[in-house]
Amino acid sequence: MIEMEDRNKLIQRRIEKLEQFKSQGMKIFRNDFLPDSFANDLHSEYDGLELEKLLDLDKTVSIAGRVMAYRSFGKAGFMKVKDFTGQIQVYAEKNSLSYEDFKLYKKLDVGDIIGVEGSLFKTKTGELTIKAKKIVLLTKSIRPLPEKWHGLQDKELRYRQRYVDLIVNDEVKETMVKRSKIINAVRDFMVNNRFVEVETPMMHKLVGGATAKPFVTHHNALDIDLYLRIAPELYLKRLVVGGLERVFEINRNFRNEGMDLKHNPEFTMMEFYVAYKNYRFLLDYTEEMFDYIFESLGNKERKLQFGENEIDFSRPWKRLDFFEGLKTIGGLDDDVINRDKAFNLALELGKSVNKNMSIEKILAELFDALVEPKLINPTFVIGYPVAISPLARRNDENPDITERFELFISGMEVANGFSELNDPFDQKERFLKQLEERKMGDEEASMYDADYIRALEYGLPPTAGEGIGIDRLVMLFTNHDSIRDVILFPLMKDKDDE
RNA sequence: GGGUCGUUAGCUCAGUCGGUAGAGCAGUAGCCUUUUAAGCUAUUGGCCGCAGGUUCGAUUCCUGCACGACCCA
Repeated sequence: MIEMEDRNKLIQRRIEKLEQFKSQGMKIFRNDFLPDSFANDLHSEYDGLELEKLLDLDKTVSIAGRVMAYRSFGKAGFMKVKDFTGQIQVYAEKNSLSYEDFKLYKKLDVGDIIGVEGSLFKTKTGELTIKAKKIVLLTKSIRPLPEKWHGLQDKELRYRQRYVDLIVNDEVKETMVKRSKIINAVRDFMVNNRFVEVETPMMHKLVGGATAKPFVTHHNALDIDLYLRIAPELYLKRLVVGGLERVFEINRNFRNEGMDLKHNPEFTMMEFYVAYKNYRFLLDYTEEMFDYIFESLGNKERKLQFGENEIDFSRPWKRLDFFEGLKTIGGLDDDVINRDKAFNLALELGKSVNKNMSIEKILAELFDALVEPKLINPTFVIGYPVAISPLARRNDENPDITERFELFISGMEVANGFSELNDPFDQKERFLKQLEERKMGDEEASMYDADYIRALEYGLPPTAGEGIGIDRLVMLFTNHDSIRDVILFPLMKDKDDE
């Protein structure tokens, strides 16, 4: 401990200041200062007033926040104080403060959290400023903040110590506020359409509802292994069986997979189910939902700048058949279904395919490599094969494909939905097929869920369901190409750190 | 999992064709009552990511490891 203090003189200096305050009888870490105003509210209320009118008002206000800038010259000086709404300037001069308060002011550091009471005025340059009559130290910050101009650049530190990132990089807070607004808009839209928000288990006894490897945990009292859910799908559809004919859930899913720009092991999904509708309804409904989000964010253009692309969300969005896409965009020949040919091409593209894989799964790999990156403007891909859609209803005209779609924007899968498979006999067969694939070594195949089959046997009404990746949605609306920039605390490996 | 690059002061970054390091900001001391990255003067601060190897000598070259960024699977 002492060694560490020796090592960092800056922290040591600040601790000494704190000790000094304490020995002078000053209250430390006090919580009895109650501000009556917020920084940005003062700006919106008084920025428009002339200096003279401000002085006539003689308005006394109190604010609290963190010292973000400190400019002192002898017997006076300025500080920028930041609260959750924004910043406001404070002017401190010797003649307007008590001896003790001025002494305190001279000892303040950038990063300290203070309370200020004073009157409003404007400086020479017209900036609204509080002339301090009283300054109170609320919390002493003993660690120095990053540099005022460049802020915190190191991405690793920004993710690991998000609290520091938030203090110095305003953009982070803006992104997270926008994230909150987007989620609120989505929730609003669902509730307005008479959906009920529910919460289903995060800990599952069986893996299902998606194609992914799960995290495993253990319940001690029951002595059973449990899986963190990879999707809520099978529970939500049980609810539709039970008569909750419009349900949705906004919550975390967990997938035990690699991490990259677009994947974090825990991520947020909005999943919803609506009875007596089919996938065609979902296409329109999704477009409407985006409209609603744009509306809530005050975006009238229905366009987003994302990296180098300007994405146009004008309706209707493009519909693209899976097999057509492979041919027209992926450049494959008409005999695309030729298994050996597809397999070799996938190998050439460096995809990790193996001989046990179904042709459909290989085609999905090819689609992923050749088509998806080219889908910039919102595109619904429809007509996915049955073999890679174990929970989707078959198409009436062509039983090899499903009434399923995925939504791609800027090459990212943003949503996945379909008419739900409600035939318990077909579902049973598909589960068995998944079991086979699992036995062949596919760790992503789902498990046989007998209770879900039982639920279907009671009768699931014709239903449409969809999942929307919230993190990716936020990425689009905030122009971030890394999922880590829209998640407050992305998963990071441990690092030796005293 | 593979490849490329990175890791130097609290922060942002230089640098050393191998001889144990430098700037700006922050800090400290001083001057300064309207500043806006305030200014001026002086000044403190470093296991140069970790572990090996080569060498008289490594922060620098080599190998391995850790963590991260980006690209690919």
